[in-house]
Amino acid sequence: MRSQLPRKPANTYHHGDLRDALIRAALREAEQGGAEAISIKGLAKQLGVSQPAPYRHFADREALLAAVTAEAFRQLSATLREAMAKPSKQSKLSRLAQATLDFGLRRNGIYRLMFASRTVSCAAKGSELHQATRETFGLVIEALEAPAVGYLRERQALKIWAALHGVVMLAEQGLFTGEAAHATREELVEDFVNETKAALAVAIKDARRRKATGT
Amino acid sequence: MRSQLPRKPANTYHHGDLRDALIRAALREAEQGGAEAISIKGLAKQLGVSQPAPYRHFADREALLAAVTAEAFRQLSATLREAMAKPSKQSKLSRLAQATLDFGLRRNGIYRLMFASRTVSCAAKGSELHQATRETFGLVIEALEAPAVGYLRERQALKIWAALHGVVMLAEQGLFTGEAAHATREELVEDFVNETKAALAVAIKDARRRKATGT
DNA sequence: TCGCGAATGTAATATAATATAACTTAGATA
DNA sequence: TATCTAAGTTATATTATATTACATTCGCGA
Repeated sequence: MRSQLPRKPANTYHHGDLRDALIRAALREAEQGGAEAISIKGLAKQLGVSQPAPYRHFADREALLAAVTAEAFRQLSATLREAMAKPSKQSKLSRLAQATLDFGLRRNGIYRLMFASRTVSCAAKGSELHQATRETFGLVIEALEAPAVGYLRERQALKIWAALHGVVMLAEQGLFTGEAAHATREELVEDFVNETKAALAVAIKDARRRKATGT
Repeated sequence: MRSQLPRKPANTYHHGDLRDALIRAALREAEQGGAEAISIKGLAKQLGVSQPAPYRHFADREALLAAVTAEAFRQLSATLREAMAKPSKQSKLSRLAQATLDFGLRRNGIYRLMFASRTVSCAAKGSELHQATRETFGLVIEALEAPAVGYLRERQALKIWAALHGVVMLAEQGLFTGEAAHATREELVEDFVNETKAALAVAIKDARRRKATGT
């Protein structure tokens, strides 16, 4: 099974859609081995083009990684949106949280590409990647299903988002296996979800009372 | 300022302490650029030995990274121990938490080496690295200053540890800058600390009551 | 539809990194 | 002191990034 990726048809000069094919092939590689598994040379070989061909589409490896990471964020956004949309007894926040955990563990190579590399922090403010990350974070805020009261909502979104990533990170490090496995990752995530809901409810009620009684 | 690291004295054959020097030099490199900045070849040059010399001490790059990561965990442990030891109005947990945040941001390259690479998850169960990570986690449990009641303590330790890493991770990604900067990282960390204390108090009281009244 | 420029490929090559093999040196010890 | 071994060296194979100069084809205006 040597990939059903769109190789360049033999006897042709132009691939046709090399940029896109590179990103998809790179995502496939990252699925297993993270960013380190992405090699320009390897991708070129897979796609049946010469080794320097990718440089027509990406200035360097970093630029490719940025594009791949942006695509990964869009995929995560789509996954989260789907999880939030489907009818369920669980709250939106709970579904988003569990979906994030699931994504982080199942597609860990890609997850690490997104959150454990410096690619995102190097992204310029208006860049494709920066935009993709903001959009994903927007979904977290949305999942809270809370009105915007000052920045309380943003703050709780930051907290649950941070907590989720911490759980993925530690799970991947093996802190949940062996002797320490007396709580499942899913349980911890649900704990964080509930604490977030509680804190949010309190904070919003509080803020409204303060507003009603004058600053 | 081209390093005060122990280069091999000229006219000598043996370096004397190459293994250790490699680890320290590698840590220095990682400080800036993370694991990617660590190059066997580069280190050899810095230390004034031939390029393949490091392979006498480490089977391959991975083995070097594992040793470096273990050392980094020991340094983190030392830092946390120090923070917990010094007299202060803050609780031990709060001091550990803020110290972790500080370490994660100031020495972010090293932090990423420790938590954002697969090195730890690949470490064998009894290995130097595995042991170092367990010891660090032990400090988290210690910082809770709570009695061992079932595995409640371990569970809360996992939660706060996860939350802390999430905050570092998002801070590094820039989620606390710009429009979203309506809560400081330190504030969020303190929130998590307080929630942990509260949850722990409740859980332990609960468990004791259950025990007193029979299962 | 001709032709021309820009986009997209290729071939050749420089540079750097990992890793191994075969050889050398010097420190430790019987 | 003779020799074994740990720790270094030189030489080399392999793989990856990246650049330069050249080739092909696509699309568009005349």
